[in-house]
Amino acid sequence: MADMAKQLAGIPLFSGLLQAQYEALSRISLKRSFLKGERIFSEGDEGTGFYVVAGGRVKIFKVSMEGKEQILHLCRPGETFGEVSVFTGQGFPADAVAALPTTVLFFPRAAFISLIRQDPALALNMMAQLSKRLREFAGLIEDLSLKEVPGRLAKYLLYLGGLDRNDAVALDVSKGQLAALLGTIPETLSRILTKLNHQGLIRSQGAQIMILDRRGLEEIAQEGKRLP
Amino acid sequence: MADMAKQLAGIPLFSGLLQAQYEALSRISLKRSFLKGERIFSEGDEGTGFYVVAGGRVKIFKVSMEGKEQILHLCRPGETFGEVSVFTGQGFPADAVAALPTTVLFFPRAAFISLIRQDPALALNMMAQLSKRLREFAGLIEDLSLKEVPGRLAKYLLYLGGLDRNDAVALDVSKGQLAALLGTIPETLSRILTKLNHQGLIRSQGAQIMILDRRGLEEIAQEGKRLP
DNA sequence: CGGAAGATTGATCAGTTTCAAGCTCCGTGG
DNA sequence: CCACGGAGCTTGAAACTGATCAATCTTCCG
Repeated sequence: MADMAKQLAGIPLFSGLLQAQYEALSRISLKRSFLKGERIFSEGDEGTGFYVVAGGRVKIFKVSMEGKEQILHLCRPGETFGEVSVFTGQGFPADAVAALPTTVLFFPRAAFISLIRQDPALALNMMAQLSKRLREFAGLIEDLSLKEVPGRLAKYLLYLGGLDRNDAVALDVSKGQLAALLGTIPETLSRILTKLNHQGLIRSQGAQIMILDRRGLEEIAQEGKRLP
Repeated sequence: MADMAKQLAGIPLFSGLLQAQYEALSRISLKRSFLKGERIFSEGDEGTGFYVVAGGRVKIFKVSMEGKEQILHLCRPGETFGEVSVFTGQGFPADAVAALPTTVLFFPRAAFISLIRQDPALALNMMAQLSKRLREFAGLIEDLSLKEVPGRLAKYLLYLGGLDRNDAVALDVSKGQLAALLGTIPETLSRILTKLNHQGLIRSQGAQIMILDRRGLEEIAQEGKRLP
């Protein structure tokens, strides 16, 4: 149980809590594992609780009838998902699938809410979590509505490169999934990568991409202008 | 002060609190008024607190460099905005402008957070508020990415008509603003309204729109959306 | 080695935006 | 009271972005 508490303390949602809280969280949580590609929940399913990613990756997404997919978020270890239906009491707003072999902690709704009632710090952490996601979504809406695909891709590449101020970045998702993340399709993504290569802004080889002209990418990312 | 408490109790965020809480909220809040078109805050401004709309309407939006506008949300009386930066400590994620002559209540960050610490009910209400907004944003992302403009318009008309199960709806925003809400431009919106008219699905005259074929609109609205 | 999934490329197409012009409504001032 | 002027809305033609369809190529495992 001590191990569990230690593990929980490393999760942003649970940072800075009292020891007793970690023990309570351990008691109510349920560990579940999923194979790559396995579905965790579907849009509309009753939300009986929420999840924290312990290991692996979880894809939160919407799908159209034609099969096109828009990824809302890729959850990495330490991130939460499914919280929305805990607090609104409606079904899950989107689909969740394990994008890799994944382990999650499940927290049943009622038990978790009673913990929140007991600990304002947990409540504040959760609000920070929700707010962060809200900010991300606002950014995604902005990108989808006000930027073109090259702008979104440039922004993503700069984001990857900015993590460690490195100009040699490695895509951490397949190109098909990257397309779904950027709100486009693989064909279009491929063409735009080719174009950026041809313009000398990047040099890509499979999942390895070298950023050659950061300034140029920033211009595309900020202005969303068309490429010549 | 009793009046104020009564007013606060009618706001979802503040429902079901103790009398003492209403008095505390009254003490820390600040009433501010804005003319139509007046700016309340800009993206990136330091968030020193959040707002509740008392009267009027507040437009939360993003603008592109070319001037195109995407409305994230139109806040009506009782709704909150600017909460995100209270809990993440960064600047406001979008712009806020009074879309009508507007009165708001401002709640300073630190004082409000200390109230949250004292009252789990307030915390839970706030989480419900944030979750509701998150769900709306997820829907907007889905619409922008997976639906075409006619689908988004049809959905909006059905939403308006569904409020009171009425087939005679009145647009509550200008067509230019509706375009910005749907992620398009006035010209495109105008063309699509004309097309829906011509197809006999609606009969529009200025801001007055009669829904003639609910079924037909539903089909268009769900196009691109996976059937549940 | 073979085969399937993923990725690229080409040709075409549909939906949306852009640019431009004209129209309607409405408040204001002569 | 009418005329003017401007903002908002509509309409048309052309340009453009991204999607679709189809074919190939690559990668990567079993």
